[in-house]
Amino acid sequence: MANFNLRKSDRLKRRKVIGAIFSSGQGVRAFPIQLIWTIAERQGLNHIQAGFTAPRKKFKRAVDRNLIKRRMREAYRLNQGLIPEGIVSDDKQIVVMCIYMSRDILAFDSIQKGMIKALKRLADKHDRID
RNA sequence: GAUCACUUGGAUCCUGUCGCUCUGUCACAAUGGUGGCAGAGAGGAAAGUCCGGACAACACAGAGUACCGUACCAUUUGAAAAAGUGGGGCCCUGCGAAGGGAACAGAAAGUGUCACAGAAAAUAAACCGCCCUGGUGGUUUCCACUGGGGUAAGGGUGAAAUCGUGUGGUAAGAGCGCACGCCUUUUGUUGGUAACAGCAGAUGGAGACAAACCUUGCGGGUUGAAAUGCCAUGUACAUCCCGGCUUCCUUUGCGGAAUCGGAGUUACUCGUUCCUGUGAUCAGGCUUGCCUGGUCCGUCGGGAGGGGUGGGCAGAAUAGAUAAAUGAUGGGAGACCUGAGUAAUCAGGUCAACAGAAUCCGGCUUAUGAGAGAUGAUCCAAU
RNA sequence: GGGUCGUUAGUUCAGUUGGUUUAGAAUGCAUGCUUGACAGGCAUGAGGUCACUGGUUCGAAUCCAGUAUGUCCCA
Repeated sequence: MANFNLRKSDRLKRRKVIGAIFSSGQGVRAFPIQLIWTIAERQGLNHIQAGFTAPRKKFKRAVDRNLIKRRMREAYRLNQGLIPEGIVSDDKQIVVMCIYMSRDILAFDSIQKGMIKALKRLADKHDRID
């Protein structure tokens, strides 16, 4: 049974790790989502930590950014089982930052479609690298 | 009745499933986790940060200056800012009744500015004109030119021209005098709690601008949760530069004093408070135990450039985090829209706009959909 | 969270303190001359709601208030 929880410890919070992702991470794109990911020392129990962001340059209102982040988080929560647990060793974890690329506020369905596509590509690419 | 503008109030409710943040509790685990149960979980503006507080840190005998803010009266609410009600004067519209407006101390303390035009723009002033008068010429009761003087009635300029009308007066004129009126200051008096208004007397006739400087009254200690306190981690009590280490008394005790020096008083001054004020060595001087100068050490104050950390807790809240919690998807009620229908009703759709707490309160300002109410404008219909 | 400063031609800036005079400079743009042609040079010209709204004033880019938007600073 897939895990549908998305708790505080499963979310990306440490400023240093986020900085490392943006400086040395690899990218996967599937409109309207762009994933940037890298491998780091394990912080929580889960094998993957994710963060969500919407650029301020495209959405000036805090309300709009919050809504987009909530919808992306919901899409990730329902589909996080696409990244299997044994993909990394026990002392490592995958850290992912989800960036919203579109200029419009899209409905939940299209965001979820993009999220599924992006997560599949991420798992696929990681297999090949290993 | 429709549309538009403006304004008031208004900001949907119940519930299922999968999830989120926090709190309490129980069980399993064992520093952190998992699960069950119960409870709480965004706004009228949470926004702008324009005000006022709470709270915190630093400072604090006191006085003055500067700086900043503020400015009709009464009353109610309030901790204060501010808001409400009523009133006064001012400005605008209107014949008036009345309606509307604002940021309402002082231009008669002083300084400054007032382009262009105009003679003159502020201790007034003589361009045309008016009047008196000297001279010259002519076609000689008059006219022309020219010199001196008087004059602010009239003209024209301007945003604005130094009280208005009448009358006396005069060569012509003039608040120069007088009458009425307007206004300033001031005294008395009447009404009013007061701002203020009326009346009487005296005094005078003064341009505008204080959202120019400024003056007067009143108020303000400074800085703000990135404040502040604690724990942990880490590093270099290192380096360089500038300045100070005075005088007097003395019972000789590293004692006392100062109008010397330094620090604080967080913009400045006075005042007040507090603090420090050595030793070694070399050279010179003489009054022979003191003075002057240099170097080194020490100490006090100020600064420069480096090195390191950049985690957590409190501040912090019966909403409450720190890349920051409310989302997704159903059902029902209610409201509205569209279509069908004479109607009951049926089908479909939407639940919007502005917008997301970050220490907390009270105001102000700005943004704002549907439906409802008030006011105004236009159009249509009827009378 | 708190504070400071700005907004003027396509661009970068003067002018604002201390109100009235033509809103000016550089660069860019257009046209012409110069060249066989280009670059460069020379000459001429166009281009401005002085961010927006309201107020004070005879008069506002300038003073005052509000709004919008941007820059910088503070641990």
